This record gives sequence, structure tokens and C-alpha cells, in this order.
Amino acid sequence: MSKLNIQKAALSHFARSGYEGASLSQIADEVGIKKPSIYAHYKGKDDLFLHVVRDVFHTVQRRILEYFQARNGEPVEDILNGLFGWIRQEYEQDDAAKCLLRMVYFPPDKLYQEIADIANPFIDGMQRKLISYLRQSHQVGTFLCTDYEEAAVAYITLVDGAIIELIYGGPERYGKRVQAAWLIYWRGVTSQTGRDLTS
Amino acid sequence: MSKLNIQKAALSHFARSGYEGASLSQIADEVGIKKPSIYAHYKGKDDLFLHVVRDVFHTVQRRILEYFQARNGEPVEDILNGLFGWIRQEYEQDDAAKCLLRMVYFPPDKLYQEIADIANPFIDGMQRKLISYLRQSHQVGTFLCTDYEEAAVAYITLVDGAIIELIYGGPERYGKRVQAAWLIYWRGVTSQTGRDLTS
DNA sequence: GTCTATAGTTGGATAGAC
DNA sequence: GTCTATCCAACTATAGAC
Repeated sequence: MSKLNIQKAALSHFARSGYEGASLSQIADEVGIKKPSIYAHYKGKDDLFLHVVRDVFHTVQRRILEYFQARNGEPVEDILNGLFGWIRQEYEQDDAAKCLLRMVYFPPDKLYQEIADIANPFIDGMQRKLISYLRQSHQVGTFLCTDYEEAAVAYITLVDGAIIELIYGGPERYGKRVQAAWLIYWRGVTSQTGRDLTS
Repeated sequence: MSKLNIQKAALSHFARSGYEGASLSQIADEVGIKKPSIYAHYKGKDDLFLHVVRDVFHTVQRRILEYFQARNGEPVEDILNGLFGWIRQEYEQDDAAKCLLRMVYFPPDKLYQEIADIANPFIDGMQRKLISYLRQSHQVGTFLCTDYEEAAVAYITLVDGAIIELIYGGPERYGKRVQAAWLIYWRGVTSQTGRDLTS
């Protein structure tokens, strides 16, 4: 019972302050217990941290797949474009996404390898899922581009760049960035290839 | 003399470990002095940190402008696309870019406002410069898209998304991502607008 | 499982000799 | 300017009573 509360409080602190910035005292305070009680559930700070990180990656992965399943059958354009709005909601609602990003981009020195072993399969899996999704959509005629991997990689780049603005600039700037980037991306993906309009 | 060495060592540590993760002892060790000697040059950790951050932003800004000036006159496509290669070199060479990103995306709690006051003018300035550059290029016929702000914002999104992969995935994955994202971006920017190719 | 008490370490910061 | 010595606060972690 307390174990789950500890993990939730820890997530919030790790997401906001990072591994080094978070302290077990503050986490215990938020749960309403004393610091040594944490050691009845976790071996130490590292153990608690890695439990949180693993849970965060599993949660985010599950939620993304749920999004795609929930909107299955809709046009690819709506689903891919709609994901940006979904991301904003997720990011504002809980700390899992923020924590995940922080761990992926700036993991604590001493746990770099452990986190990489968690993050790499997550990222590769997401990219594979997206490519196979685009290929499947192309077969049913809802997606024009034929180079799925290129379209998928470019899309993920868009998502990453947008999230960066969500973290730093906030929801409003995020919205403007998404609008501009998506419009050009979709135009680039749906235009006929082989044309060379460069001056 | 020592002041500059301290700042260089501090930059390296802040870039790798962040504000909380870096310690004055380690910084002093790298310089070859004792910890209290730092206080002869800086008021404390915060003071040293903010000096490093300010220097990092000024340096990066200056170097970006130098890049655009050095390639002035070349086609927009080459300059914008070439910036990705330039970024990779910069990022590998020194820690300034990495430190800058870390501070923008995950600033330390207690110095959030101070860092925002440094980062916001930098980002806004870069965006304004890019927009005016695209407008100027359009007048000389080297750039097709007429919505400069849209093209600029989308381009910056691309850069951010690519840098994320540079931090995490390394140069090889960065290269693949840039290739895919740039191709689609440039196609989207140079295609005629108004066409609706969505299924 | 949770507590009090405390060990042991490290952090930032200061005083004062040289 | 740099050092030694030191202070104080905060941290992780453990021992042992209940």
C-alpha cells in the first residue's frame, strides 16, 4: 500500500528535480512517513529510482499504444496530427512523460547504462510500430508516401522537437510550433516525390 | 587566469552532471586547485553557474551567426541543410551546446527564472533572425515558401528534434534522422500550397 | 512496517594564515 | 590568490525498539 504511494511521490520529485536534485526526505514527507520507512520497501535511492523509471517507460508505452488502438480506422492524417494534442494532455496531466524525457535526454551519470537498457528498447519499439503502422495504412490506401521508414523517422523528429517546446515554451508555443511543423510535414509526405523545385 | 580555467572546468561538469549533480570539489580538482580557492573568483556555486550559463548562450549565439555569415550567398537549401552537419561538429567539439540544451530543457528549480531570462531572448532572437533571413532570401528568389514564420518555426522544430537524437542516439542515428526529416521538410516547403492530397 | 536515533559522508561556504 | 582548517547543513543509509 505504502509502496505505491512512495513510487508516486518519487515520480513527481524525480520528474521535477532529477535524480540528484530529489531527496528521500522530501519524498517521505509527501507520503506522510519518515525517511527510514522507505528502506522497508526499496533497497535505497537507486533501487527506488530504477523502479520508477521502469514503470514510467511501461506506462508511456502502454498509453501510446492505447491511443493508436482507440483511434483505429480513422485517417492516418487525423491520427498522427491528433497525437500532438494527446501528448499535450498527457504531459500536463501527469509527470510520467516529463520524467521519461528527462531520463532519456539527461540520465544521471552513475545509472547511465541501466537507463539506456530501458530506454533503447522503448524507442526502437515505438519506431518499429510506427513504420509497420504506416505500411499497413498504405496498403489500405490512406497513406501516400512509400518510404515508410523515412516518413516515420521524420515524424518522430517532429514529435521530439515539438515536445521540447512543450517542456520549455509551454502549451501555447507548443500549439503554434505543432501547427507549422505538421503542415509542412504533411505537405512533404503527400507531395509527389521526384520533383525538384529547388532554385 | 585561474578564473577562466574554473569556468571551463565548471562548464564540462555542469554539461555532464547538471547543476545539482556537479560539485565544486570535483571542479576544483580538475582545475588543480582546492575548493575554497573558487570563492576568490566567484561568490558561490550559483554565481559560478550563472556565469557559465551566460557565457554558453553568448558563445552559441555568436557561433551560429558566424555560420550564417560565413556561408552568405549560398543557396538557402544548402545553408539550412548544412547547419545540421555544423551542429554535429559543434556538439562533438565542446560542451557548450550540451550545457545550453540541458539548461533550456531542465533548468534547476531554484534558478529557473534567471535561466529563463537568459534563454528566452536567445531563442526569440534566433527565430527572428531566421524569419528575416528567409524573407530576404525569398526576395532574391532562392526560397519558395511565402509563409516565412511557418517555415522558420517548422525548421527550428526539426533542429530541436534532431539535436535530441544527437544527444541520445549519437552521431549515426542523428545523421539518419536529419536525412529523413530534412527531405520531407524541404519537399513540404517547396511544394505549391493549396493542393490537398490527403486521401 | 514504521518509528527514533545516529552513523558516516558529502555538500557549500567561511575564517584566517601566508 | 591560494592554502589549511573548520563549520554547518543535508544527504543516504543502518541499527534496533515497538
